[in-house]
Amino acid sequence: MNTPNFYEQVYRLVRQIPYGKVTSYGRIAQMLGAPRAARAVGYALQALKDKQESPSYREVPWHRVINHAGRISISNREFDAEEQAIRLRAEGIPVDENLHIPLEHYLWEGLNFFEIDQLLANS
DNA sequence: ACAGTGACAACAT
DNA sequence: TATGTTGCCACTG
Repeated sequence: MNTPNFYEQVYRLVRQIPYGKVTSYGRIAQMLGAPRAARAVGYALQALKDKQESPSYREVPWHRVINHAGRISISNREFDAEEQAIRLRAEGIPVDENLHIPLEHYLWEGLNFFEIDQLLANS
């Protein structure tokens, strides 16, 4: 699916992840109708760093997005990975020394099709 | 217009 | 299991 505002859609959806829950890049992509755009989702979140001046972007809980294996996926950027771990722990989510989160307890169920449509309706 | 880039994911050794 | 490889896709200069 080739949507014009893919990043914005990612941000909208990520904002729906409840406090204390996490989901994966792939699941975000799938919910947006682009099941193979997981990398693009990660890219979208990285792009948030350049938009921190804007409050609406600062509200995006990017730290609640991890990879499909249940791990923080910023391994080569130690500083950012640590910040993500700190933010997750602050929400009561356990992150072990290998940056792993037990998905069976903290995975967000996600939105259904109707909810997605509604969320993306008013652009 | 197009080749390069990543905070992914699935598959293959 | 643990790495390595390959496909992917939106965005960028």
